[in-house]
Amino acid sequence: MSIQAVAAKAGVSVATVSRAFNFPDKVTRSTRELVERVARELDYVPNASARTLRTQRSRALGVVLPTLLNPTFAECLQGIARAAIAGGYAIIPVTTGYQLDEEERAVHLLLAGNVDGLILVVSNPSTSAALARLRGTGTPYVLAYNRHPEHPCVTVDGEAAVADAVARLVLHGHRRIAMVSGTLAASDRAQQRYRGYRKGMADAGLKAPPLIEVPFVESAVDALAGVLQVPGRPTALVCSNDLLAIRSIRAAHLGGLAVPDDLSVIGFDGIALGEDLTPALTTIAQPNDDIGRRSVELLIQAMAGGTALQADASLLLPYFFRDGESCAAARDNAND
Amino acid sequence: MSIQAVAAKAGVSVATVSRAFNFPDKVTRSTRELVERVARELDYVPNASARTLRTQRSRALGVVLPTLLNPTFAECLQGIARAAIAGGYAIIPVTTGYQLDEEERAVHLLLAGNVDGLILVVSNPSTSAALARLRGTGTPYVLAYNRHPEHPCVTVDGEAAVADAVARLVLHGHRRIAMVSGTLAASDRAQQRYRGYRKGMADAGLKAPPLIEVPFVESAVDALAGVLQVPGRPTALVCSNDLLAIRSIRAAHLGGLAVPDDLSVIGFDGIALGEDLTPALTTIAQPNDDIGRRSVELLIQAMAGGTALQADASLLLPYFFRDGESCAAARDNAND
DNA sequence: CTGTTAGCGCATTCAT
DNA sequence: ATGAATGCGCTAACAG
Repeated sequence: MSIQAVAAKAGVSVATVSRAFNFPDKVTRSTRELVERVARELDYVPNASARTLRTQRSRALGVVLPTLLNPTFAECLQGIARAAIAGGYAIIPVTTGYQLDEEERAVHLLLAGNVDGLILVVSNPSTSAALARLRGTGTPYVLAYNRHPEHPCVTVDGEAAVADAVARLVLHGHRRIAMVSGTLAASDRAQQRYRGYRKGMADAGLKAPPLIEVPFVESAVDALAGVLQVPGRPTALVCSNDLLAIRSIRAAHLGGLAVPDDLSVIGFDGIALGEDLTPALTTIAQPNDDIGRRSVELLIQAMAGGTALQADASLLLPYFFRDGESCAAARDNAND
Repeated sequence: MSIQAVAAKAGVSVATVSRAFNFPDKVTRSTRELVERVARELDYVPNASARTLRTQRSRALGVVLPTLLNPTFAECLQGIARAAIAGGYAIIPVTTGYQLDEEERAVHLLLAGNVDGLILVVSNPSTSAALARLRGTGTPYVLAYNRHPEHPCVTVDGEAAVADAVARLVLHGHRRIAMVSGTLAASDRAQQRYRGYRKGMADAGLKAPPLIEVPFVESAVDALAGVLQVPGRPTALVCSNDLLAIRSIRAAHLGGLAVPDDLSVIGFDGIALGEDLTPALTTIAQPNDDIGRRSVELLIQAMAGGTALQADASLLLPYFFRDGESCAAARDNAND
């Protein structure tokens, strides 16, 4: 079903059909209605590939994400999708599973697909080969969640946020505060958050115990069990993301510790599900939806201006401390 | 960067470049290597739109899902993605937010995008206008999670599964078993599961209390609070999905009921997160990943054969009862 | 306001 | 084994 067929049946030229669709006011009202009617009768759908080939723009944005199994990114994608539709763009999401070679493959795929722009969450902007390649092509892009002085980024100040969280815990009487994180090397976010943790501890004049690094989420519960059993165990855990926080709570439970009575747990991300849990998750909430939305808006705006997005267009969005039930004041006798 | 440029720089014809990429053995070893080298130097990426236009196939599959905020569908999409890549296909996921007009829009968008096939989760196959339209086009498709005698579907027997779950609860001494569901009208899955609940109750000779229908997840906790406070309240809740189960547990907690001591809760879906919760969620686990994978395999196989997928190709995958901690035997004195 | 036509980048005949 | 030429469906000049 091509434009040709519609033109033939309507008794007009293909150019007229094209105009009727793309510039409705450049054709007579009657012609437009005729074309629309015929098109509907024929179930005509304009061919996106042909249009893209001809116009050299796809009106599609590529989105590169680590995974959709973490609700953080699912929520962000939701925001991206909404904003993209509003701006007349389709989106093509691709997940990388936190793997560098998948990042490259994703960028390659999307570039071949003629996307007009890219939104990506990379593991580390400084070392991402995919990002370097992308930059070379001149295709507009923006990073979400990442933070780097040489790239346009939309994120929150993760370092300040975690320092903040530590300060709150200290205010609640906690002294033995540990941090739980995924592999540091795998993500610049994790690194920032860890820096914030150390800063928060230093500011409070506390000695920071070693980072509890959990390489595989599957083993998180086991890994934590050990740490929570020793004498002088932490009374509070700052987790680098909400999924880790949820698993920390489980580990505590399995170890016979009640949350928050025996152990306070604070997460990072602000996934919606956290509010429905018992105990409701205390967390540093990022505006995941907004991070997506603003990324798209930045990108679309830049593409309209024809200018590639610069690093100084970066946005630092506010984060919020979401009070839940997984944190409480330290008990005086928390020396068990 | 087009095939022309590569041909020119390599001193061969465009046809040769094309062959070097698509039929490496139809070209001399030396020319192939030459072309590959030049292409790499020029950062040449074949243009997907042009290829699609020319070949009339995109090697892309459209995926229509209600939402990615429910991990069930995120997990399924993961399976779809893996299988699609393995089969040499890209995927284009689109979410509908459970809205019928969005279903239509999504199908329209994907058809315009020249997808070679579609995997969709619709609200109700019997009433879906999008599905009717799609069928008319002759584009191969398969439904996931839905179940309908006239369409190719990949899902589990939700009715039997819930009947099963009820039987287990009865075996544990429960008599006052209620079901919690989203809007029945909005999903054929919810309807099937509700049928299974009634069957299970009838088989046990029990009277089924009215369905606890929760139109908006946001109000689930409030809606449940009422039901759980009345005398003769249920001692067990069968929930139509895991997210509802999680909220039911929270509602119980807020109402002063302990799970599973005062109230047993069983979910449906088998989201991975359920295993990390405290109490770990007891649930009827669907093989979400497999539902996605098998859907893709069915589709690809049909497309290879050139035959449109028939309803009799439908797959009914096994479900599993995943034992957690949110269910326990009914207490004798559960009459509070 | 409408029609004619060229060409986007590629795969694929048909020659050689 | 390689090259020349055609057309996929569409939009954007240009002409009328």
